[in-house]
Amino acid sequence: MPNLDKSLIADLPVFAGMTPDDLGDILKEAQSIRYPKGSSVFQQDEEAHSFFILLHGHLRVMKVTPDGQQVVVRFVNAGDLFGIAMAMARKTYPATATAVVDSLALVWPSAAWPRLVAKYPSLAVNTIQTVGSRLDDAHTRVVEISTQQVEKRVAHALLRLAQQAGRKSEDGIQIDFPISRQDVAEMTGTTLHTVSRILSGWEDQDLVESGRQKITIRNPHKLFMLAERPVD
Amino acid sequence: MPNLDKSLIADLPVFAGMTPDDLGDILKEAQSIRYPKGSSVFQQDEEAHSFFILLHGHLRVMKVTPDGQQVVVRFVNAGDLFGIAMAMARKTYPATATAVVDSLALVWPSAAWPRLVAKYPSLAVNTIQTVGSRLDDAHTRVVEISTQQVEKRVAHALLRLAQQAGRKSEDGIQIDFPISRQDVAEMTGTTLHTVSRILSGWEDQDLVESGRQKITIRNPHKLFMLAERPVD
DNA sequence: CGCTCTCTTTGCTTCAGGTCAAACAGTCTT
DNA sequence: AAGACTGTTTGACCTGAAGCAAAGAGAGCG
Repeated sequence: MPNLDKSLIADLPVFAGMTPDDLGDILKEAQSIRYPKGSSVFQQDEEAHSFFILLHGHLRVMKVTPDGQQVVVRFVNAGDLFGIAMAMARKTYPATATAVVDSLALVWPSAAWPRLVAKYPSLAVNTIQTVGSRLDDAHTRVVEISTQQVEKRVAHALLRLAQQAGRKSEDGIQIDFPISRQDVAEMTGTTLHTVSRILSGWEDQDLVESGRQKITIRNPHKLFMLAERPVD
Repeated sequence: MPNLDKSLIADLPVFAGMTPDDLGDILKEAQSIRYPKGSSVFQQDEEAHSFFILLHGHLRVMKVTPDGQQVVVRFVNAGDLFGIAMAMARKTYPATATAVVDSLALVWPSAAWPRLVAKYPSLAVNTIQTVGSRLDDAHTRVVEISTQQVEKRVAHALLRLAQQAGRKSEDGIQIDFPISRQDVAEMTGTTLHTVSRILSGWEDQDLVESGRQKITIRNPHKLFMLAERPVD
């Protein structure tokens, strides 16, 4: 296998402040792996053998409850560090990651982590920030689910998706990976039926345009107002 | 002020693997501050001037939404590291921390953090674990709120409180700080009325005993079964 | 091309839990 | 010990969203 190109990861926040030599050294321990659409990168409760950086594509991370209900924890986008369970002293992955489109990731064996962190302490410092911002997201989500009603939660979820994985098209911002009503429901703690009704309503108001596994926000500003406006 | 005693913090997970000398060095930069019951340690959106370790007492950490609704993020117990906003590269605290009983904390200026982390890299590594386990908690909470109904959520919340801050008394485990129905409601995404009704119900079954700002779990095992049993 | 699968829409019904309202009971104050 | 708070309980009512059911509609496949 040819050496991986440093430019792949040079601009990522996790590697902020590293020299090209450092990056080369870190990359030496990684391999890149393709994950075809639908395939799983790791499974909940599986031994945390590796950690990853997504180079290309999108993953859905979800948790399954003992009684089989699913909750989408987040979507992983290009550039994101993920599967760092062992950095948090976990033996297993707390969730399942599945490719929603053909994806490509850099993969390090978990065993490399302590070694890399010892050699490059800024890696740990940057990782605290990554994990911290995820903690923030999770808290925001708790606050939202606890205090807002479904329509506003769905609006927020869509706006967030648009920001993280939106692709501008001529008539709005489209989520650039296939996403179902069920997915949105699992992100917002509701049911696909309710999401479908809400999207239908928005479609009538020309707020969004949506079809099979596809959502385009036609009027982000109006959607934002809807998401933020007080219940009055 | 006399030097702070190393034994105060020697056993805390954040300082795992440090020598007594290291601890002394780290403590040099801290002061200890008393927070009387009801006083606030820091406020949401306030500049993150300090970070803390709680030596004694209990704090309630909560977020307030723009429209004034409150959500309890967590309770801080003795030994916990908290207020580490700046380690996550935040300029301000994301929530408000208030003493629910007279409390005592070690306080470092935020500016000390980069210095300490540079000198003691294991601090960063341990902090990842701390933040990681909080991320886990937050995700667990998202999953619970999204999938379980109120009674089970309240049961889980009480069991968690009992584990973190339970004091064994002759007839059960008592939460060892004053906690109101409103608090429990804000932990579980419901209303104080609903919590009151649920606790009344449990009282009738001798599952708990509760009064003004006080909750004792008389039958933890039965409560656990209630929390875990499928809806059938 | 037509069959099958999976995703989506929509109507109808139900109900958990929120809202509103009022009374009640510890605790603290003076 | 009377009054004022603050937290708790309970009843009556209402509604947002879940559950159930069934029909539609793209997309992929043989």
